[in-house]
Amino acid sequence: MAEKYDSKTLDKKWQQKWADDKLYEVKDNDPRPKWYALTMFPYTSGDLHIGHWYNYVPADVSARYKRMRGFNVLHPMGFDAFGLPAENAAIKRGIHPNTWTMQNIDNMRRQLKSIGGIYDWNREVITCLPEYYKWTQWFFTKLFEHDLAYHGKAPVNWCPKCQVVLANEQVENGKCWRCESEVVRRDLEQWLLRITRYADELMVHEGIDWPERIKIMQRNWVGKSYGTEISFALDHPGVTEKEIRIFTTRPDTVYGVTFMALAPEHPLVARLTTPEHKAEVEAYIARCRQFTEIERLSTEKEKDGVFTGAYCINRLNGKKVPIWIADYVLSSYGTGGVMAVPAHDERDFAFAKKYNIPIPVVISPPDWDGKELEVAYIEPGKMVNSAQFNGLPSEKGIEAVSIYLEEKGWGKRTVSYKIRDWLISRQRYWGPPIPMIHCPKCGIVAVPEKDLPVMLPETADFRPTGESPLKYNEKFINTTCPRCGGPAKRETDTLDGFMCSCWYFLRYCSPHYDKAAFDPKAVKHWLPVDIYTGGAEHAVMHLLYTRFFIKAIRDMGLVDFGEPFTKLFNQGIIIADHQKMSKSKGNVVNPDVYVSDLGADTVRAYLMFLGPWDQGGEWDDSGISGMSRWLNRVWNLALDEYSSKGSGGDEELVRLTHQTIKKVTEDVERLHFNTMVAALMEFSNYLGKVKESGSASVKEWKTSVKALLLMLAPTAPHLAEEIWQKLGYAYSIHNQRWPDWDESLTKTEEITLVIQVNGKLRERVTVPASISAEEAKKLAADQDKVKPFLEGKQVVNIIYVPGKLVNIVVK
RNA sequence: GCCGAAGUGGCGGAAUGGCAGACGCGGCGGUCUCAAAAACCGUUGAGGGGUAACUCUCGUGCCGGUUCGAAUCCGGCCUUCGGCACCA
Repeated sequence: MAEKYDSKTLDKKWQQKWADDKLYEVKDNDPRPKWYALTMFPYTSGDLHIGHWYNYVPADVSARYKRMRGFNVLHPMGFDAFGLPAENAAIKRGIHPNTWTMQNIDNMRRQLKSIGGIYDWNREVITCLPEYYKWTQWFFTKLFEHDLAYHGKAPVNWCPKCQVVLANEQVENGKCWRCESEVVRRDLEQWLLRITRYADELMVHEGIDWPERIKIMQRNWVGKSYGTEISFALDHPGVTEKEIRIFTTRPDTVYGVTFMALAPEHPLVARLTTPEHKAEVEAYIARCRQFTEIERLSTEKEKDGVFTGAYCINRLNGKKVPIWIADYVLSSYGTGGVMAVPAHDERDFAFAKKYNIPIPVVISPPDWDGKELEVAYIEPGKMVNSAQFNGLPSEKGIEAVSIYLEEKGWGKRTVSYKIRDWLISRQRYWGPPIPMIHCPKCGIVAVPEKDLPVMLPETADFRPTGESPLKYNEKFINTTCPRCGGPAKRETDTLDGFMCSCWYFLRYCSPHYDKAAFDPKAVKHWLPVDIYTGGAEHAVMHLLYTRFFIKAIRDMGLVDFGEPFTKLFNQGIIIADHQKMSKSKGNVVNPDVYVSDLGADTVRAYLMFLGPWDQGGEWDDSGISGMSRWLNRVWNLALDEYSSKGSGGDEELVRLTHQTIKKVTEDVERLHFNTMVAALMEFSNYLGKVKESGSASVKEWKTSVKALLLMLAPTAPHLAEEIWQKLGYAYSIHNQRWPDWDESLTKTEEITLVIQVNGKLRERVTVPASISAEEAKKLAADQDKVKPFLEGKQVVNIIYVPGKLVNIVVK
């Protein structure tokens, strides 16, 4: 009997040796083809739960497999280290965000090392270190230089008592979570990135292999719609503008307009409102401000609004159209105003009903009786009450009306997008300071590269209001203008953490390079990323931001590709108690316990065996002992003395070995790890039987065990390495080639032919693989178990699927 | 409301037009043991018939369709999960 399998000592022993030997060190100048396997780096929340392992283990297995297939694999790891939780910890517990974050990193790095991954820790990237955020800031100045970053007004949640911006989560029932003052919507000066400039390109996912649903989510988020901008004539005392322009996708309904609806924030509102409506309008606007954006946009909320007292003219029919303001109109979409056609739009319909505004039909439903509509009719139909367009199908009318408007100069076809510019400034401490200087003479000036990074001051006075301590740090604020040398003030906002994660995968390529954000040679070598794995929750945040960022720096000539991630794979989520794991819910499952109990390999294999990787599921450890048992069996199987009693079983053993190599290779290529592990189990079960009977020669036995170990190496790296060494093979198993299979050896000379009658299984016979169709059909009808089902029936057809089955169809 | 994914034994799941339930957990029976645990071996979808080897019927959320043949393809519905949600 071989020595017992002891996972604990093996984990430590090999992790130490691999580190000492720099086994997983990645070099750029390596003749092998490159493979960049990226996995989303963790946020430094404190500790990794089992869900993180579910993300990282299969990614590591896949990367290890590629390594064994002869690729020079870059599979790096780092930490997304800037963000709000660090600052909240500071406010709550008086611990400095930097201390909190770096402690968390130490713990998480320890955990990550216990997985036994192939991370090259020399390439670790931490976004909150000055050597990293220097370049995050540098990128920001580049974006500013290229007019992709700008300072402008954006609506935010504002607490007037605390004098602070609140995140949506910090607003409870319209009140500040700290002081319970009424929260107000306010337009504040913010920094934004012009992601909208890339809207069209972001909708296209050409040449990249991404999950369909992520592509759909991104396209919906960008939300491109084709429509027409229509000018309504305006003649209002004291207003210089002679028109109101609106965007519509339904110009065919323009003859049914019975009111205009402007967003409360629309710039014309104040000037259009007549004196007798002023009080009402102002009260309404004030009330709107009390809603958060989320509440205001809720479909639950009843649509309401007020009349301004002003009118404009529908140029197509000369009708006078009352101008209302309504909070269902968004100031940030289209032109901030809509032409309301209540008969053919659900929202306008509800509004018109409430305020008794007429609802004339201009698109006739198929069997319309001329009566008033009960609900808005939004489907296509025939145009009616629309002057020269009457009788035209509405789909055609869209174009016809648009062309007419263009001819008259009353409108033009255009496109509109749902996506907004990316609000990137945060009134917070724990982020990269936005490297901008406000000079009273020169205006906004970027901090030049030589003065970067703009260091985050260490001493910080954290206020219970959640305000950025930077705002009150005189030493930080006061500076000189890089252009005129005069006194100036620093920007005190910091950058959104998502800006840091836009380029971390570039930094991995040359993490210690100090002349630029990255060494262009290294990035040219490694990028784009061959496979990116991570959660789908980033579909319209990180993944969209990053695509924008890369396209932007491509256009600056910094990189020569526009899509950073060639293939994207979203793993599923491990849940506990039917919900996502999170500290606040207290349902996090700590992997450390399992690792110290059962060893990393068991936990690795178990996570992969749970089910399809993209599916995730409820965490349940009831089966993990089975995985432990299996690895034990493999240990004994490989290390116990094998005594052969002949070579009669060689043929079958060789065949099963090659079949398994084929199956396992195909599964790992497709990231089907659960069936890959199952195939390895089946194979080892079979080897157990061979060992029992001694039916194969020692030579074939050894070859098969070797193949099993090589295929097991990515999944159970410690166990495989130990057995490999004990069997006397050369260190390290992880530098070996993945086994190949010979297709001809996977085939059998005899096959099992399935015989069906009317599609129902009736018999199985073993026949030579070379059997002809005629023979097979004849044989099938001759079977004793088949005959009774043919008796008294007429055979109408016989289907033969070569190598598989015969189906006799009877009547 | 709209978009997307998924529904298979007691449980996780396998099979994506051809033997439903691979592999594992759990259960049951056994070996070992004074006994138990561990380990190992056998068995395990439901229902029926047979002393038995065995054998038949039903069965992949529900209803219908296509096909020689459907878990798999098509249409309709139900349920669960994820995303978006007044975008004119």
